Amino acid sequence: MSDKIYEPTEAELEILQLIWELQPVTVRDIYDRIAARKEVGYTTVLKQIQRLTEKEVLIKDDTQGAHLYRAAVQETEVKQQLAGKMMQTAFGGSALQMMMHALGQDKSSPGTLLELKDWLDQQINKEKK
Amino acid sequence: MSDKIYEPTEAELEILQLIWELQPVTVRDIYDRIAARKEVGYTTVLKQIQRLTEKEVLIKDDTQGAHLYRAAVQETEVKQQLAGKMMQTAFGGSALQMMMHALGQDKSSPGTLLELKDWLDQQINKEKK
DNA sequence: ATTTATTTACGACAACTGTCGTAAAATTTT
DNA sequence: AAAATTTTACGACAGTTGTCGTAAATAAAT
Repeated sequence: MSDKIYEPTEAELEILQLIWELQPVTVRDIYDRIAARKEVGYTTVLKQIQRLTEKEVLIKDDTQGAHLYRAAVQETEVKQQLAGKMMQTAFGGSALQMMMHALGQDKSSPGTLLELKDWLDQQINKEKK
Repeated sequence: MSDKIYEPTEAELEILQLIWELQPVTVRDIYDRIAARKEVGYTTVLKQIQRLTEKEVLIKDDTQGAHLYRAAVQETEVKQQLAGKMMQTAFGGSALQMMMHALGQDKSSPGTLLELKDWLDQQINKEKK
């Protein structure tokens, strides 16, 4: 991993999130969790993981019995990439626009708004210092 | 347009944004603007537009000379879908998480933060009322 | 050691994307 | 009207994705 940052598809992200959470992990582990929430074949997940490894998004350790996988990319980096890219391409670089559209869906719970406000206030203070 | 909301790819979104902005519009109009910022063939854009029409994302008016296109989907709807989906799939439904990652990239300008804060304060007040 | 079960490797497929080329149709210029 | 230009329609192609099936390799159970 290194130069160009990777943008996972939705299915890949589902796997990646589990790997970030559980690594190092076997295909079986991932499969079980995914199969718990949707119908999918074992080899489908396996293949996805193999391709991710091929792309060097994952690293395989096959020195032991069942192969173990872990992420070669940082969760934060990938997610910043995803959110940043969307902010740019869909919202002209405006965080506010992205925000309004994201929240515009459900009438965002008051909690959500306060949480956001708290974080923002904190950031703003930090800057001011 | 109909029941399931459409999620454009990046290339499609580029076209869609221009259409939302300029509609009704010809292929030539779209092509010129896109070609101004990147190398691409006229028929590539045309094909993309035709597929979008096929998918009923665009509506074609061919009663006159050069065909005119306009959007069959709402800008707000599509963007809410995009932002909402990402918030769900990548950030566990947390607007704050998405925000932090989106901003985490560049050290967000103070202006951005204040803009966000203002909007939030307003929202929060609105709720309180 | 055999048999049984699990895990891997491969290959295949259809759908979708981004990209064009070519040719037919329509429009605009001479 | 002829010629030149532009616009459309089609089809093609390679790359990616999501999905499996089958078979070979490994590991586990008996």
